[in-house]
Amino acid sequence: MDITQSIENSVKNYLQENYQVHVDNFEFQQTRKEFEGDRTLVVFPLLRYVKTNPVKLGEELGAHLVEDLEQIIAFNVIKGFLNLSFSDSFFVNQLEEIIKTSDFGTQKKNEDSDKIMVEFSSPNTNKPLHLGHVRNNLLGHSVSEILKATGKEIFKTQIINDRGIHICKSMLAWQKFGEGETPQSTQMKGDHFVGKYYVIFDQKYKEEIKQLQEDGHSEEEAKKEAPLLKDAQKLLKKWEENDAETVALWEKMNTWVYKGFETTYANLGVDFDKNYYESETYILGKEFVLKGLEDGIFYKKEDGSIWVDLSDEGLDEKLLLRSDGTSVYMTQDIGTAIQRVKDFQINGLVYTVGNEQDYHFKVLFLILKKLGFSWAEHLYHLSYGMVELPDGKMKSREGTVVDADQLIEEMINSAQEIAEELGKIDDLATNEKQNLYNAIGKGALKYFILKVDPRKNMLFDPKESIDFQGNTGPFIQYTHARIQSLKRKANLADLSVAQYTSALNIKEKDIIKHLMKLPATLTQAGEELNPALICNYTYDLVKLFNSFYQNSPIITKKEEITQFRISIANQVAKAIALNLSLLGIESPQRM
RNA sequence: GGUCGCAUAGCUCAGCUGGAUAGAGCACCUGCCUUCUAAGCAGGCGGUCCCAGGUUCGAAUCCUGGUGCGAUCACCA
Repeated sequence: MDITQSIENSVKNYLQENYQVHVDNFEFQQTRKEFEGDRTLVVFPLLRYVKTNPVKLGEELGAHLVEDLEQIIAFNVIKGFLNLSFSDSFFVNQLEEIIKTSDFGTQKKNEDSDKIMVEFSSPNTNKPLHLGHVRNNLLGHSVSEILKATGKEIFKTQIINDRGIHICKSMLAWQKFGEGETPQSTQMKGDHFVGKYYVIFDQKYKEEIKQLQEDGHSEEEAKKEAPLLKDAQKLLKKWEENDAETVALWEKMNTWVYKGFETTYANLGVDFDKNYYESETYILGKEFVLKGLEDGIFYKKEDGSIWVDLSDEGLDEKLLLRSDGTSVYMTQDIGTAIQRVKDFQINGLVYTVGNEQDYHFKVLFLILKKLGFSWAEHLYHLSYGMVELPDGKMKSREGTVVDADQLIEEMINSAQEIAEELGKIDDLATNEKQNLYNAIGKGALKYFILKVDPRKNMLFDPKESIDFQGNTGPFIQYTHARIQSLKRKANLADLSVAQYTSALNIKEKDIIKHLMKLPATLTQAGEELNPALICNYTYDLVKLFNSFYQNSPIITKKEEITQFRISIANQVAKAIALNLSLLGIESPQRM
């Protein structure tokens, strides 16, 4: 039985017998490091049931627990806090338990596992991915891995926003100004190539607006009447009419972009089980809206448009179908959700989408509930904050974006520079070195982004490059590599032995205590869809281990001690490797 | 203007459902490579937890009001 549970039962019985009170809720916390002890029972809340002085009650309970439970060997009371100390054998037993448990901390999936779809990335096909997408992708991927580790079956998906006026802008600009050049002829990555024409469109469009304004039109008029915009709208119309030439051009340019995305995804280490394309899904949803209208859930305005009234829920009215009968964003999201449940028999769906769409998803989920879908209870919007630059938000059209490919490359280069300076891996083959620079550079980037609470906005300053020291990915990777080196040096036959007869030192206990918290941490990270919890946990673990490492020799002349310490080190390394893998980060053997 | 979110050290961030003297990293300053990898360790400096009330044994945490910043409120997606 869990030790906290044992303590709780023991205290419960004691209070029942001696005070005739029944208490169900006890408050425990880990003992702060300033005080002696391993776990603390907060006595204050008990005073409601037992009218006495907190110190007196603490002393009483402490004495009782030492008597009653063999794992507890000492106690002290400070104010209303009862600090309990556990025996060495308790910790050794815990460590043995951890060693015996394969894939400690994780849960296996079975037939009853929830099937959950995680949507993330969902790019537009008119420009390359930037830092905002990087946060999205890393979160989506990491949350998927965390959910898998908590026993869920996961389907990863993205919806590719491949249709609309923005694509037509790139198409048009390429037609008019491209002179037939291609990604091949210019040696450009396809997404960057198409993105270039999106920018060209915007420049030329602005020139036209300026010209029109000089000719006496108002700004508003100029924006609407610019020939380029009109042409782009015409192109969209042709696309919608399935005009062969337009569709062929659209397909050609999208193919270029997809090729570019593939490279970036591979570079980030993310992948998808299925892609949905908006060009296919934008027609979905209409039938359900009409059905909802029949059932009286929605209503029709005089002009024929269909709306839902959410004022009872404190929200507004929302358009679901235009007066001309065509769909809006909400319509297709309704349809797409239903489609996905049908495609994969899922009973949960996580949307990794920025917090600017909080309102949209609140409305979407409400509508699906109103339509009576039972699975609508299990829709989650993983609403993450924006990545801000020192001078504000990123804007693609204004060129104030941090390009994903470029950023990754810079990180790898920095990793290389640092590694070469340190010179610890000079003996490795060139491709091994390159793999390491890759792992470390990306480790730094991924950890940097994932360690902050997803819900919060975060700041990225391109001038101050991402650190490789302190609370960083490389710091954690380094500790892992160092433990691997220890294992090689110690060269023990069996790492699963953890008997110990000497007294444990405080750092050993701290590490075991922390390892014991791994399963709960993963569970919580899964429930909250929050990879930052994994980062924090791992960082704390690594700090504890490093302190141990620097202050006590691991490999000693006494075989028993070496065996025990290497076993601890090995479990730490396993926990690091597991957690980093949940973050999409590699754990190098050397560095 | 309505709604939602955020505000903690010079900077970037932790701080779980209220608990002990509010923690890390970076930056700055000391010390530690002749025993296991110094991308490390040990320590120092640094706080009006935005402001004002309230709830109670106890508030950075919960409630109310205010201030500041951000997002959102399209027959765009």
